[in-house]
Amino acid sequence: MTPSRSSGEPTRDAIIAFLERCSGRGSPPTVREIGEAVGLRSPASVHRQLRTLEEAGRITGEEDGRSRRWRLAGSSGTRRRGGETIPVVGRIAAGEPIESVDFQEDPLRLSPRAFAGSGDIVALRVEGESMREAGILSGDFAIIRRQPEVENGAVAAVTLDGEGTLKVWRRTGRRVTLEPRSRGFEAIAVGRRSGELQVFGRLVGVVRMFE
Amino acid sequence: MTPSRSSGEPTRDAIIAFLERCSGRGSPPTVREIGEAVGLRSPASVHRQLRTLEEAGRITGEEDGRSRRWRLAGSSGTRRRGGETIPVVGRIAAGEPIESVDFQEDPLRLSPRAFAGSGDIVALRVEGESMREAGILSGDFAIIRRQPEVENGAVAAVTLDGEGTLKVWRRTGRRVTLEPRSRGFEAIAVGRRSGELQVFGRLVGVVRMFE
DNA sequence: TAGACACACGAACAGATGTTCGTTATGGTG
DNA sequence: CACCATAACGAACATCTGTTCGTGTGTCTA
Repeated sequence: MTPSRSSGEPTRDAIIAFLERCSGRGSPPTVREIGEAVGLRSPASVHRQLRTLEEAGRITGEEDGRSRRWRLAGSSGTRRRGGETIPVVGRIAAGEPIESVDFQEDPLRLSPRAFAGSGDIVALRVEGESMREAGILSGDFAIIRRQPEVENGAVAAVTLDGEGTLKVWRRTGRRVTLEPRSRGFEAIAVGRRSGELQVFGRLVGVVRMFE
Repeated sequence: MTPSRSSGEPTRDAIIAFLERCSGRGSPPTVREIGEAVGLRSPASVHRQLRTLEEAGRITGEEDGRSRRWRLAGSSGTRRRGGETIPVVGRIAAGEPIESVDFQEDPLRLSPRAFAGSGDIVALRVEGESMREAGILSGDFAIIRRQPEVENGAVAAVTLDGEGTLKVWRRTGRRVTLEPRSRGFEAIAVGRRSGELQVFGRLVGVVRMFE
């Protein structure tokens, strides 16, 4: 609820990253889609950052008022090498955060639309056996739709004290309970203090490849 | 002013041509932009032709009502060409054969090449909890490359006495052993008599989708 | 010739989308 | 502390955009 008042730089970086991911897709996102992807709830907030980014020359826009007008400054038109792909942006492993900038892995040659009608779809490489009970093995790819809030009962990818995991999101009133997908672990009740708990997105699929 | 009443075919071809021209640009055109390009003054006329083209499979659209949603079929949008989807040809369930002719399910919008370099890739819907130990849950899709023989140690989709399952294929000399992926079941040693054991293909992937 | 059909038009509607405005909260600075 | 800049919010607002409806006008066919 309480908006964070820090530098705003990370927000802008997230916008750039999202636009990068979108540049592989058919059309640029709307202002509200950007907001949903980076966790801004008001289109006004997004618009403000877009203006700032435009002044800095990092993005460009078509005519005023036109829909889906914002693009990365460098990318003219659509890149489409070998169809649509899902970027692998990090991994889920015990004791590690979810996303890392220097994480490098080939994107999955799967259409993001196969897993969700719309939204910002990314993949995370699963490492470790902590989610075996949920049918998620080490080496699998967790397909995540990035979003700041998760529906009740859905599986959320969260960063909890700097460690990324998948938990069932259960909200009762103001209290959030994270139920594990493995037996032998108990549920965790947490407040929504920033820094401690951060929602990364919602699990929309799992992909395993052999060989 | 007087609308021309000819076949309408040239109009549709013009729309296709315009969409082709647009596909290099950043975002698809609006309905009105299409109309201006091909000489239709009413968005209704354009919309009508777009519907026709969609039914003919020449173009595809995103969700209803979304802006700039129309694209050429086969361009970066939803790839619906035969090579870009995986057909769901049957299911794996206790007591049932694998493939059935009258089985009807939408094909997976995933590139077969994502799972295997080449070959005949199909999907089977998994039903039942018999393969939970292998991280395969009810409702998952087993991605299978059809082949009559399976490499040693790989997971094979086989029909055994009319029932389809996934087993680890182990051949020692002339004898074939099928190891189950679930605990509590013992390995089965079988001869290669036709009718009793039939190899369907090799498991190359697993896909799970939520919602 | 009458009717069915395809094609186009213009108007209107509903929802999506970009944009602006006023307000609140936080952190830094004199 | 008072003051200011930044960042975000929610609520409008105006326009863009997809969609539908009713109507008219040609072509084809029985």
